[in-house]
Amino acid sequence: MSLPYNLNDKQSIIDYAKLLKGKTLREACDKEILEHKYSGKGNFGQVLEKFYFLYEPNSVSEPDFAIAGLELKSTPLKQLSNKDYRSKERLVLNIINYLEVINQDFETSSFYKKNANILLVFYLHKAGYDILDYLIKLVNEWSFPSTDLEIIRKDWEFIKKKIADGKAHELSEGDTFYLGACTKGANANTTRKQPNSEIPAKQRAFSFKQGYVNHIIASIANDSLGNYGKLIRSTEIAQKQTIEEIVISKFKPYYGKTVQQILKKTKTEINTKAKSFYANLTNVILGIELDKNIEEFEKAEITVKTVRLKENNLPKEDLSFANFKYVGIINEDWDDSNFKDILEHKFLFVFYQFENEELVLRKVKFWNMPYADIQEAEKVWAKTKKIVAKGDIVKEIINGIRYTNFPNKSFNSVSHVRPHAKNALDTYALPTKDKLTKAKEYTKHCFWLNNTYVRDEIYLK
DNA sequence: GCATGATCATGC
DNA sequence: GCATGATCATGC
Repeated sequence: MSLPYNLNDKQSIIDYAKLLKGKTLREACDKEILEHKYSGKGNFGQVLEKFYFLYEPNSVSEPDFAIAGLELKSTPLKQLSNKDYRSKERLVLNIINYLEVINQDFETSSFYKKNANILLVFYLHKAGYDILDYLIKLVNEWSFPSTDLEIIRKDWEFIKKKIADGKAHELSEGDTFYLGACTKGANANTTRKQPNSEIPAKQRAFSFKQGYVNHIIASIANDSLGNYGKLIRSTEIAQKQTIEEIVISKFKPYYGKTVQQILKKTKTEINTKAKSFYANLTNVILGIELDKNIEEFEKAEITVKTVRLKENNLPKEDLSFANFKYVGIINEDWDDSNFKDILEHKFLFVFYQFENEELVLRKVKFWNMPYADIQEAEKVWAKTKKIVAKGDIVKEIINGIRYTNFPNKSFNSVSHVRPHAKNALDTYALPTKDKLTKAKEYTKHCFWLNNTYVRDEIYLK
């Protein structure tokens, strides 16, 4: 059977793909073929390959259209309340073959060969809809912008080195900036052999972080995501320095300086009372205009946390994260949990310290949580889930104050659970009535990082 | 001075 | 109204 496009001609493949725009798979595929061959099984990508491009999905390390050197990828979009499109998830690329990757160079690696030129098909995901009825919104080819390629090359090298060091089982998405090593498999127990350790490692794939995919979407759609400032202004800079080195070199001149001195030295006047003061000060030091987001941070999904240390090095407060929903947490597994997702991000810590009532900039540090500590945090999450599921939240009430069974600081060295709410009446629904109080809802709580952990494992290390 | 529960402030 | 960062209050 002849194909509706020319396998030898990249442009003909792209032109054929672009006919998908504004259509669903049901509309775009041949009706007869769909009716006779589509069993209702398979994901969007498989149906797209089989019933639109008319070839059988494969798992070879060559690009899907080998002669044209084009890899086909489809991935879902979500729509924000302001109607803008964003990526619904990370973009999963090829599986990492732990045994082979350690012998490869980036330029000739299976990763680079397969993904150097990608034909992207973005469709709008709608809960409850058949995959055949998702509307295809964007179609275009894409290849690495030269500046991004430098970051991605370093990410790839980092992942390769960790595997070569026998630490494939400790890989985390927070290890890297744009290119992550995300888990991929039928379930969390899908593992494979790694070269320099007997420990089975979770199967992982190279992937673009969700924040990075959003920028791909914007570049394809010719849309702007908003107002961005860049840390890296040229490919030459990206070749010479990492994001980490650039950020640290900008902060370093201000180490040991008070907030007032920094403001004076940078000749900026910003409202020191504003909630966004520290975020603004970070922008000032990095040379980014105040109303702009930092492009590289957004692509890498870096979470910036400002910590104020007391004179004895202990952070003044524990570090809070977003509240969790009681109904949500009991339906999660650790591997798809919100808390794990947060902890696997890369963080930029900005440390200030009180010196005679004044805050002095101490240092900045890029950090992501080591594997062993993520396992510790899992214990806190697991205990919390169990307590909520059993309706076992309140332990006792003394003088009207409710003491809970949630994991406290002495339970775990990494994290604890505490209220995080407007007041006691600011609540989320409970999946099970609380046994002691009979309450159907409870004050909002969140996971916190212990201030002692922040001091010992992040600031002092 | 710390641990834990409770709450505030700001910006969108 | 909510998310997020920040802070307070009390008892040991």
